[in-house]
Amino acid sequence: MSSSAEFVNNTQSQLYDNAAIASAIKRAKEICQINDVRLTQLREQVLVLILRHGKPLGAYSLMDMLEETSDRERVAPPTIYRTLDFLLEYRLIHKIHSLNAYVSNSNPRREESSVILICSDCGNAQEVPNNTIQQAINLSASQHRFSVRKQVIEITGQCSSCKQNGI
Amino acid sequence: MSSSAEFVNNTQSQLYDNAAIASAIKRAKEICQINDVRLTQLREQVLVLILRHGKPLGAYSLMDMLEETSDRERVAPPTIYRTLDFLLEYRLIHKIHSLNAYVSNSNPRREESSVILICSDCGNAQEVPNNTIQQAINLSASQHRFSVRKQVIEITGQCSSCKQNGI
DNA sequence: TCAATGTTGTTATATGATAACATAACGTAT
DNA sequence: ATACGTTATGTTATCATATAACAACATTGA
Repeated sequence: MSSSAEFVNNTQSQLYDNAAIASAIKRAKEICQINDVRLTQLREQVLVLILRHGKPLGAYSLMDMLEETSDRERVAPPTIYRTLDFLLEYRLIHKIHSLNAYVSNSNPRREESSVILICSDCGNAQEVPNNTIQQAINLSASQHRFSVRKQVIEITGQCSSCKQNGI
Repeated sequence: MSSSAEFVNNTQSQLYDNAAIASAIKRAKEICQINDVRLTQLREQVLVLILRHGKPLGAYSLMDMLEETSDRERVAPPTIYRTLDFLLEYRLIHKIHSLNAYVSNSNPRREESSVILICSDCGNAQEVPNNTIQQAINLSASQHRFSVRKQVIEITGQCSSCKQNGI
């Protein structure tokens, strides 16, 4: 898979323009400061790539993009995975397991884990609030005396704009 | 990861005894007949391995187990993946994306996709009915004018028996 | 039997992820 | 400023997951 070649409507999603990216980076720096960790150049570059791209990105695509867009030598897999782990730990990004790919977290401070709508036509992944779903899951889990530690909720289908465009 | 070496309580789950396996295979054959496809020896062997094991199994573990338990030569990755794809297509098994592993589907005829509780202590994966969760997801999706095609709902945590055993 | 289709085999390789250890950068106390 | 401990990144190797492309074999029905 070279980036997102399999998608019909492969437009840049532009959820994040430059201003939005700047603001997301500012917020990320605050979060790092609070936790007494550093948003290094590498971490920031990777986060910007993920924010700018908008769509879920695989680790190896990120390695390619880093090489292209920075004057840095190509980083090796352990480097990118450590960086992704860092960003995941502070909830600056999400991992989408059904795609083995990573997207930005629109609200890193919210503890609650999120529900993600993935459009299989355009490739965009959208986080949606999940109060009701969360409640239903908690209820179901407690009925089975199951203690929830982590949850993955990924819905794949067609998004509204692809539906409109009749793809 | 060699099979499920990371689990503390690595007991055989035995959800499926021989009778239950026979009945699951019978049902699988019916489903194949209805759909005018064949449950070949290979497909049946793989399904039996998954049923018997009870816990989620990776593709390469299945390759190992096939080699050990049948008089067949070791099959290559494409063979096992094609077989898994077939079993997935007719919903005889589920893929657990957060583990890259496969488990049997306790009710292949039900269209509705399932919620899976994965115990990170014993490694068991349990399907649970999900009417309420399903409703909540459908509502949320429709609010975003999103057409659901597929969903992945995987909850990781501690199951009731591991809680009781104080692991 | 022959052809069409479906299934499995084979080889190679892409993609995803981690282990183990080496080096570099950073922050701080002296 | 420098030496030290800590954190971050680099390097090499390897494991794990998955697919592409094509070859061979099996099954079915005309």
